[in-house]
Amino acid sequence: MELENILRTAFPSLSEQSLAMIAKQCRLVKHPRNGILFLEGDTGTGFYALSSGTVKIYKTSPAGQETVLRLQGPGSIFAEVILFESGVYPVSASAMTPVSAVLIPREHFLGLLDEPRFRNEFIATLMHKQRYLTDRILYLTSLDVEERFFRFLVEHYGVQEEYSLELSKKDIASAIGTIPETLSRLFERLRGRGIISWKGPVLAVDRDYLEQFAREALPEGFDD
Amino acid sequence: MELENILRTAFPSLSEQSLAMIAKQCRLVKHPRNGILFLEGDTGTGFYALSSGTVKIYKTSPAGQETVLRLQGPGSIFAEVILFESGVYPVSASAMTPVSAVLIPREHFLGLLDEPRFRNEFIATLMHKQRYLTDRILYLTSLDVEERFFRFLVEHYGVQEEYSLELSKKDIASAIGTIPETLSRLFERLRGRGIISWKGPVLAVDRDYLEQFAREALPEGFDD
DNA sequence: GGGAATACTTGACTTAGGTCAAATCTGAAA
DNA sequence: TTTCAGATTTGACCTAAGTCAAGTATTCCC
Repeated sequence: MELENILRTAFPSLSEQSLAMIAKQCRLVKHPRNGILFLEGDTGTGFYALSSGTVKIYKTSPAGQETVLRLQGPGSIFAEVILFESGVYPVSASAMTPVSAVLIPREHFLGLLDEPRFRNEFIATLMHKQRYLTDRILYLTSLDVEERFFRFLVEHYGVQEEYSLELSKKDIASAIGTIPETLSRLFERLRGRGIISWKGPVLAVDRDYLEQFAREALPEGFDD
Repeated sequence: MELENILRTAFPSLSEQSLAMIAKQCRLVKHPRNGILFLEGDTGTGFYALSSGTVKIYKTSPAGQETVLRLQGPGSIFAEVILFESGVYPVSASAMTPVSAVLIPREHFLGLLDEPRFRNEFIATLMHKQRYLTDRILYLTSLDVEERFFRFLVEHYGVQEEYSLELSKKDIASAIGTIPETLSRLFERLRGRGIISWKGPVLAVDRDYLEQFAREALPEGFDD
């Protein structure tokens, strides 16, 4: 069944037996664009494996400003911090596109860590995430908006000539840690320099220029 | 023996048996102030448990700017990412004070994760770190220098009337994500407002003013 | 289609905090 | 003590990017 396939993608090294067992306990959830999966401070009993769509993980500052921590793509898991911490989500998650995901209850999951292969895979995922976050800190604190934008393109879509951005410019702005006005002005400036151009909704980018940002980018399909 | 005690502090729930076993494989390392434990890109075969001193974990941007990710205090472990990733340190670590630490070789450690209690503790540490990093992102991107400074005080020393800062102002500046000039000007401004004053090397802070930053601070002894 | 709500753009303005350079200050080595 | 390097301060200046306020353009619903 579908649910089981989703879990298999998220946890490739989990045994079939455990997979079937845990699948019985899970629930498939769907959210429309802009739907809230959970908010920081909510009490939760499980975490998510994303099947389709893009989920924005973010935190809100005391002053109300929202900071995007990461975007989650299909095949990734998130909110797993809840497994070992207080049971309260420390971040918020909302759907940037229509989303379907599997909600995995906490109690039924912890036992799976007895499987060495699976356990290692799980820990490796955590480590990967930790590295992503440290990179994100550097990204947000020491790159300017232009560089953040191009790296965003490369990280999420790879190096191409043309991009069909399915996210609104507003969402892109927040994903790269800025505001729509600033992004709009950046586009205008880049267009003037002949680096980008719009063919309707499709963005064309000068490949040579883009390439310089492709160096240390993560492989496509933004994470796992 | 000393080495074993350090490990016991870092891994309270590890069995005595495993403790003795792993201790045999470890090595005690010492570094003077400003010594480099390892640099981003170095190949390594183990990770660290800090026994005394303060270690700065940081990354350097392509442009050469250094961003501090976290300060590690006694009892904490770091560079454990190397256990499950490429064997190359993804960050740099240097001693902000004289440091002594235990270097734990990778191969001899992974087996310990078979102990469920220990494994859970280890994963919980990873989760805690992940949360710390997400908080750090918010801290660096949405708080101003003043707020970052006071939160730094509370996070590292708790709420007090007086602080004997053992770090140089230069180091404090980099820990809160700014430069010495800016920190110096902040101090001057706060002194003018009567919020702080210097008694020689000791910093006195208006308690009421400080308290507003104490809300969501982590417990003292900056992490684990 | 008409209109309201969003998304996006544009302009004028502000500002926190960085850069650069020149003094000072201070502690530890000689 | 003298000295020099590093730490700290101070001043002048700059600038990326945010805020606020008006448009203009889309989209979507009735």
